[in-house]
Amino acid sequence: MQFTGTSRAELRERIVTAGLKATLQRIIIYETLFVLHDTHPSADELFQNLKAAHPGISLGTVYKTLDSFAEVNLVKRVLSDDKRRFDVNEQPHNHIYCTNTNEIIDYSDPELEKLVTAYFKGKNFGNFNIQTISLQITGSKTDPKQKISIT
Amino acid sequence: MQFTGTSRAELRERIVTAGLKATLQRIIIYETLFVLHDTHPSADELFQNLKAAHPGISLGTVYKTLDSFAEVNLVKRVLSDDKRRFDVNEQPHNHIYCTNTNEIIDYSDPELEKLVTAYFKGKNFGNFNIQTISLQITGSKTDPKQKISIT
DNA sequence: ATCCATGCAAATGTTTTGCACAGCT
DNA sequence: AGCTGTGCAAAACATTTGCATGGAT
Repeated sequence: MQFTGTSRAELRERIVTAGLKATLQRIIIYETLFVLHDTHPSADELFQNLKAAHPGISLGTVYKTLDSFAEVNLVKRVLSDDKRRFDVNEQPHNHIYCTNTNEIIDYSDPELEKLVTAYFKGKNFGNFNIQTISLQITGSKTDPKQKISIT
Repeated sequence: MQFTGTSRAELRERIVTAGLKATLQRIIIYETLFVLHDTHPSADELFQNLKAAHPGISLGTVYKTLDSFAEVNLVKRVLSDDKRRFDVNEQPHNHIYCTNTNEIIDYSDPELEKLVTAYFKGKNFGNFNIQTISLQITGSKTDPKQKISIT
């Protein structure tokens, strides 16, 4: 699989900027995470996806790398009801959970964003420091093959 | 530990109504889930909590029971970034995640509820069937011992 | 009496760890 | 050169399964 979205040089840069050593393994893992972005992969799913093209990288390294990345906020842990899942850390977005297929689908909605942010402006959370607010919409597809589109 | 909130007869009733056999184990597990309600326990945490008073109940049974309960919607799986957590299934509510202490704290807000529901009334999700919408607020306590209160 | 739930232990799946070696800075 | 990351394999942890027995209806 050839990745065309963000160059490896760019990824290396981000890793270094985050304060980590930019090893080839880390670059590949980060790259794969972008490729699988909308899949919200677990460590093993990520591993399965790279091992064909990069037989050198071990599952243990994937685990360790994802931990390191999470530590410096290069990636985010995705809340889930089965195993640990990860995602590249970009702007806040919402998740749609399908109880039928177990998918986690991204859902961005700037208007909703604004609405919620405005609402919480007036609230006082003591000295709890809010980092992100996101919605989770749980439901089910009537047809597992169906694509979800919001209009 | 003596549970005073909801009687065992009441719990038995709910289990039967849900279509399951009301065994003593199931009643105790359900009861303990109410007691630990604000803890959002994992199967093992639940087990650790009952085993002193009920040495007969095995961890395997706790797992199986939670699965059965989830199947018939007596309990809900809680989204989490470590192991599988459960909660009694009551009215929808929101969760606050503390990245510092790993706590999951309930947060109910009828006004917010109304706001969000109204917003989604106007949206079209194809034939995806929305069951619940809830917010997750991620952030951190400055002091781990601090109690969170929203005003 | 029937059928399903339980307990136990083994099997499977997931994540972490230790350590010798390799590769980044 | 120094330090940290990697690979491998073992360990620890989490969850599921199979099967003989017990208990609910």
